[in-house]
Amino acid sequence: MAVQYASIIIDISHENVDRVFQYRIPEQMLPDIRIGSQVCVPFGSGNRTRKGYVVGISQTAGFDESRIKEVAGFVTGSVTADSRLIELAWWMKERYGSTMNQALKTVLPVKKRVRARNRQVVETMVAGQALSGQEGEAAIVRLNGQQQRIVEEFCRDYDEGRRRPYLIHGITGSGKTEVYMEMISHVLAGNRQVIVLIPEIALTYQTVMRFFARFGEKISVMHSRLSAGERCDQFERAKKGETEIMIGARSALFTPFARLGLVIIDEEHEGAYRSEAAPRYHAREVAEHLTQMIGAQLVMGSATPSVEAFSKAKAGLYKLCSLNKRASQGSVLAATEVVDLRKELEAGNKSIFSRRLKELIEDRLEKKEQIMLFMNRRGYSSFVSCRSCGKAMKCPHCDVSLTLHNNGRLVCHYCGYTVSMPKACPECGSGYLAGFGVGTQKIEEMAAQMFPQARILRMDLDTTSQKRGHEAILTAFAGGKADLLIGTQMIVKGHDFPGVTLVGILAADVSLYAPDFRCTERTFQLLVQAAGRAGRGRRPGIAVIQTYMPEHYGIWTAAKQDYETFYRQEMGYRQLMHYPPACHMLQMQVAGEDERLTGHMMDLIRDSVVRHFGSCLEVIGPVPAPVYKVNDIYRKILYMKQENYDILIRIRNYVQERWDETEDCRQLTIQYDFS
DNA sequence: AGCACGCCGACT
DNA sequence: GTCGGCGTGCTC
Repeated sequence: MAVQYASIIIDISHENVDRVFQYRIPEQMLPDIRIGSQVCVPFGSGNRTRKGYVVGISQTAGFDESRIKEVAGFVTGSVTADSRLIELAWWMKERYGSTMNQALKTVLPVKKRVRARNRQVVETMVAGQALSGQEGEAAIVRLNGQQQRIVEEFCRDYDEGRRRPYLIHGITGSGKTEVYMEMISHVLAGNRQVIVLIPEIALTYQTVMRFFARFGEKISVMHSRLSAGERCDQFERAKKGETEIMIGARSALFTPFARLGLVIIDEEHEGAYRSEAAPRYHAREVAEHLTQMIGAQLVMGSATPSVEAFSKAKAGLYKLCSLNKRASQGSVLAATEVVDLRKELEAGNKSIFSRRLKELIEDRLEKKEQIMLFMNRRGYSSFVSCRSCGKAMKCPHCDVSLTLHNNGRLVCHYCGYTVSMPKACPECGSGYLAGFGVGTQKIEEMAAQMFPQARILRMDLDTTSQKRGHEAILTAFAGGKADLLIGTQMIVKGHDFPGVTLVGILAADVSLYAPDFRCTERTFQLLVQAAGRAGRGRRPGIAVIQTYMPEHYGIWTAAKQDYETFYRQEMGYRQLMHYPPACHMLQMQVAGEDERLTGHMMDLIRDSVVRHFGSCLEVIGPVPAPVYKVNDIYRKILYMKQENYDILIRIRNYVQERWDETEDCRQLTIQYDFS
């Protein structure tokens, strides 16, 4: 056989070497080498051995043959990845502007081979047992007419090869999961495999159990707590066809199934689908591309679709399906009441509980029904300031106020810096220091005072940082061990507590004025999801929304659970302001310890971008990031808006090229975010 | 990223 | 005279 050459991406994340290098394939490797193989190659003048990924194999050398070196061997214990994933990595590299190496690292399972295979097998078995002992008949579910119609249409489209993504807009509790499961069954019956994405926080025992009940050992679960070896093992089993469904967070999208037929993204609007590390991809976009690439179907679902997804559905790019009835018998959407806190204040009520909410809480406590109180902790946690000079106690490393905890210590929620409460103001020496605002801890205290008979649980970052804290609190509450659950966003996501008949949203508008174009969308989603926690069982629920801004569309549309109206208003705003999805936007963030240099580089970038692309571009900033300083690092942001995505990519490449050859930039970092 | 080649200052 | 500074440029 003729000599063959492998095109290889070297495992070094730097623009200078972010391209393919050709190596001769030694004869003994020919039978086993393929696209996706991880190999060792001699690299550079010192011929140091480096790892690399094979991204192509060819008969011809596109380079001076005498200078081509030979592949040294396979990386021991490596896993060969599907060539499609390599193709996907290429696309991600281009789309999100990372190096090929970074893209490959996200898409391919990390090297490590099985080490602790037992643990997860045991976990699986325990789950299986717990279930068979519990309710084996959970598998038989009756769908209502709406659910049925969506499933039937899906099956028809699927069988006839029509591959338009589905967006299921289903109110909370409308039984989206049952619809997913029917779809999964259909796809499995056709001998194809399925990936189900769920936001990490919702990836609880509860959710996973439901899938186990239906599909048993065909399922593999991937959560962030798995070690690299365990993840790898899961992927291996999927590739060999030992499992047929992978359920997990964002990264489960890269499961190397040989015959992938369907990808489901539950709670499509969740921010957790956006990756924070380069390539900063969005799982929805990658899933859309992947399914299109291999002819698989994509199904997304949410009670509050992202404006991005819904606009695509409106444009006919997605098929829109609605579920507007609650699935479980007799359950209806919670009635919502909006309480205007300004009037409360006028009436002399300075407590964080409005009169109406207090009355309802007392009523539920009496009836032995459960209550959830929801608090947006960010920006509303208690900070300490000096009554004499007005200075707030701030973190010396970050640009945020310190939060007072009830152990008398001041804590920075960004970097963890902790000091004990000073006796006197460090600015003016006055002894009049006092806390302002209300955090979850404070609410717990106040609730305990006001409702002494109530058994109270609190759930936020502080109570859940211990390994199993999260699960323990939820289980206790679900088991009726408490009457009142107080918490941050984490209590409203995906948990089903049939005993809850009252949900109180204590300060609906704290997230409304965040310096971010998605803040209204986020507030709306939060409110609807929170309200959706009430009345999931037989008894009807009430959701009370306390706000200073009842006339804001983000609040009143949420109170009416009126997604369409919210969407129209929000889309109008995005169009007016040229925000996504009305326009594309590139966000560049430069960060560094040297404040002046950081600002200076950003100014240079702005000037240079304006000079080269200014005529067709809207540039905003640079402005300080919402939290300007974190861990002594200063961060500035530059926004660029353009209808044409490709132009934004060109700008990124242009900036990155210059960045790499600028000496001063080596002590700074730059990050790109496309939307 | 790493490593070599390369052309100017203070040392055995 | 040489040891070594890190600037520039290449890596199949």
